[in-house]
Amino acid sequence: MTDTVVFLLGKLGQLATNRFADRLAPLGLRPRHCGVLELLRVAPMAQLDLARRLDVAASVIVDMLDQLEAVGAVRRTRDVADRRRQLVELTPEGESLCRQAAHLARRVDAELLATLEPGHAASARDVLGRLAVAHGIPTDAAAGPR
Amino acid sequence: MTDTVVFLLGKLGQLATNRFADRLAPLGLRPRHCGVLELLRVAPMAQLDLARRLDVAASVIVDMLDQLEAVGAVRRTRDVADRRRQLVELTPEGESLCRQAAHLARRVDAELLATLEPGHAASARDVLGRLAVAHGIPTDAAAGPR
DNA sequence: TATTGTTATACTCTATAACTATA
DNA sequence: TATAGTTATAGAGTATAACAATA
Repeated sequence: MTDTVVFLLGKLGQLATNRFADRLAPLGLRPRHCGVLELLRVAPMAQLDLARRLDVAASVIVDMLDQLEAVGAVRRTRDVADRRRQLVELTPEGESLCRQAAHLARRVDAELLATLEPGHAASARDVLGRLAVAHGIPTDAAAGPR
Repeated sequence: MTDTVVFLLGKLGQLATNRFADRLAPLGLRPRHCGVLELLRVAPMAQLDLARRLDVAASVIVDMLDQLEAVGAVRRTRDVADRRRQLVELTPEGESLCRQAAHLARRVDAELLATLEPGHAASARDVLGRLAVAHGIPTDAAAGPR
């Protein structure tokens, strides 16, 4: 049973996420913040729009934005047209943190794939991308232009 | 950044584990119990040996065994030679639950890979197995004879 | 003293419901 | 009444330290 795809994905996902979390910690970021930063890098967005795009609960967005605001990565501004809404935008500091996080992610990738032959590493990227698409996980490629 | 291996492994691992957890729930099991059951299927073992083999804290083992005892899957018996130790063994009910869990795991595997072409599905199994070995995740193959 | 198992504590992540203020 | 955001609460997972019994 421990050689099934579901079991291996679970273990490897946990291992990869823990390692990424360790690298992000000095930046004051956590892995789940990265999806938020990347969406906001394209355009400012209301909180519930973020929640829908990331498929998480509204209360989780509030918490994450509190943390991102604390490190100066985002700014919330009341929408003058509809005063219920907060428009969330990336600060210059947030842009910088997003770039640094992306760099760290690529470094962790290299480590995770380090012992694989180049062909197997390429195969890993390919098949994980296919699985993500198959299960509706939004990726950069699916999100549109950079 | 959301198209990195570390990010995709994290998301897919979470998705796979959640789906597996839903399927296991009617059995009174959780995904993390499966590693315990599979080790005990080979031979009874003391609790700290389980902890070392599974690389989890001793207190986590206590908690998991409490849950597995509650569903009748395992039995703890005091070691007469060293009365500090508890020998943990699988009950016939535990054997049955282990087989049912393995069946469910293979079903979830089939679903996860359903939309992939056979070649890509085989590639997924291959590359996840290689990554597991590379990072010291114990699998059936590494654990010895069945 | 060291080891086995247990309990207590705490922190993260996730999910839900109740609440406010605006519309 | 419906929506945007917030707060409170609870559950699972994980990690550490303190503790009792035994060696």
